[in-house]
Amino acid sequence: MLTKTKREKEVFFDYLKEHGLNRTAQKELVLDTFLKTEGHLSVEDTYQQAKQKDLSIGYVTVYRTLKSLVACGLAREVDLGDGRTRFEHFYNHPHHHHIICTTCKKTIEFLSTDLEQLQEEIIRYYGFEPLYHSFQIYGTCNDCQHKRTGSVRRTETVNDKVFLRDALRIVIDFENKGLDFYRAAAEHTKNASGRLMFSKIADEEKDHLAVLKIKYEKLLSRNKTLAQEPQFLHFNPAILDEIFPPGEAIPKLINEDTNELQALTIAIDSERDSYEFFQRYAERFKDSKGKRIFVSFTQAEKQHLTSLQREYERLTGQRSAKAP
Amino acid sequence: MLTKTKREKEVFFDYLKEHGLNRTAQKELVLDTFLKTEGHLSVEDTYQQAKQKDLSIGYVTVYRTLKSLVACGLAREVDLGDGRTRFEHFYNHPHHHHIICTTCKKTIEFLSTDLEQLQEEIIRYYGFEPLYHSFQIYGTCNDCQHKRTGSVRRTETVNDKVFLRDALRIVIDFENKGLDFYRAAAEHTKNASGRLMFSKIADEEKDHLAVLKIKYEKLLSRNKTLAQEPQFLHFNPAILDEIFPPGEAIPKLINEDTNELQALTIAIDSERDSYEFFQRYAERFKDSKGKRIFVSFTQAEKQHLTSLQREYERLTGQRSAKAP
DNA sequence: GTAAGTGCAAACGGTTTGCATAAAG
DNA sequence: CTTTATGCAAACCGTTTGCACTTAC
Repeated sequence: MLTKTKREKEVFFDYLKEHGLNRTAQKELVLDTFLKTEGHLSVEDTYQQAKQKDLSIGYVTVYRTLKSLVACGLAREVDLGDGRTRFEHFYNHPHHHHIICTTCKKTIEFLSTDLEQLQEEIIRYYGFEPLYHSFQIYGTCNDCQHKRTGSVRRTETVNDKVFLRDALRIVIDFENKGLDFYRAAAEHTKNASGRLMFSKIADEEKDHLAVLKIKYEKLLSRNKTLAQEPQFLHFNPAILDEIFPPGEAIPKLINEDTNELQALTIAIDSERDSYEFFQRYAERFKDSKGKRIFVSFTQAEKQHLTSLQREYERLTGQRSAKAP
Repeated sequence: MLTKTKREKEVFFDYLKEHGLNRTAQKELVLDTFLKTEGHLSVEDTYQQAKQKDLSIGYVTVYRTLKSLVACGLAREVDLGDGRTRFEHFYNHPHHHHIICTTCKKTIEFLSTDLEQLQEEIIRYYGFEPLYHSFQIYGTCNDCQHKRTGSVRRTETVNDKVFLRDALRIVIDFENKGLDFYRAAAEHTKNASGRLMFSKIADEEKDHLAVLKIKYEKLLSRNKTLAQEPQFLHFNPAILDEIFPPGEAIPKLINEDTNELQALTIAIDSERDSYEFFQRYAERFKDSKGKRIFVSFTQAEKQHLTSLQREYERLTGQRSAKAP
């Protein structure tokens, strides 16, 4: 925990130094209180928590320190519609929106890159220079709809584990879809060399998938509550069918003559699309640990793409600039 | 104006009667003040305006009456981030979101059905029963970016004219795209009867388009400022290419043998898709004058579709249940 | 020692309520 | 003549500031 919040503390203390502000015990206490709580803290919340460690601390000090946390980029003010300003982690935390249960006040954080892109298109249409946007959905959560009052889940801000889990899920979705596609393609390919190429790529996909699944299972088993955490990252699954055509579309792509080079070209196209999807997806995140996770997956996709392109060059015997 | 606000007044007075509340001069004054202003009124704004007609009216009365307007469904409270609650028209006004210029406080209202759909998908994913959602984008408007302080445009809530204009624009976009498609299809069709069918449909499309364009021009010429009003309705233009394949895709659809029946089938498919798009689009609106406008366009599309289907039945000489 | 911080109390600003009086039905 | 509305003042509540005293550097 200490190492995790170390950089945040540095950010704050650097900010103080740069602005000629003093480092005091009260400020450190508020900072610690904020850092150790992964939720949406109001001034009152923070004050109550801080008072348990220092009876003499004042409400105003908490208030002013929280404002400094915003100023130095560690925190972000968020309006959840209950009339009080709440402070949530901002530093290294991905941008997101909130779904708020009006009954039990539980909040779910989520990020949809499609939503982000859409709002960006709209604002660009009007010639606005966007500063920030806020999107809240109010409704009744599943538990409250069924009057299950028992499950009082703490509403936490999303953490890196959830981000990693969701990133893995997305990548696994892609690899699964890819595997299905290459297998089906192999089956439909009459040409022996083409069929071999498809099944070779399917095997690579299977290996990669196995590695990812182990990673995923390890992550879940190390974090017992992680499986229950709501999904944070969203994407439009229609993209999967665009990149890896579903079974019924395969006969249109593949015919008697699909040879190894053509199979490779088809695979390179799909892998390039996947890679570009991940790259675009990652672009939408502010710099954060989550982004770095995602970028690392992007790198893996890139490597696979590159190795297929090498294979293509090897087969055509030329380092052609026209390599697909 | 009187006739326009008549129904709104009825709504309010009915609400009063139903709840055993008295009809007073003050309430009527606040109602009139609200109805005649097509903007985002704060309690203070409304109070100041009302006081010009009745010096003795109290702030609290205004406050309480505005709350009643919300209760009876005429108004909606909206938070534009400046710390005060604003009231905007809700009755017969389409649901929308706000883009707010943080410099000049100008607001632009917009509606994107793609955005609505996306948010609905996300909330359904989490098992939430949505109540309402708020989406604000804060930024710097075009004028303020270029320091053009001169244009102090009143920020009005969107009105039926804008809605009608945007609905017309969308329909015209569709008809234009359709016309292009049928013309290109006619050109590419070698079979004489198929070619004739495509150009017949293109002519129908052209006629319809001409009617719409006249409607559009008339609307703009009757409302001099309408052309400058920002666009309210948005849709993803990619759908156009899906419904009416662009030029380069036409050779895949049409070959030497495309006869009149096949041409008709292709047209019926496209027209059905258009009709369904409009229907889905209209579904996203709350009941409003705008919705009725849109539904009337939908009806026109439906009629065109039906007439094509009749033609199909006539040609095949059967009222087949399998008619496409 | 000087600049900044703290904690109290008090102010602020938008919202809401209590209450005596006025008006509606 | 009962019920509801009005308008004033005052309370509320989260936020913010003024100020005398304290602490950091």
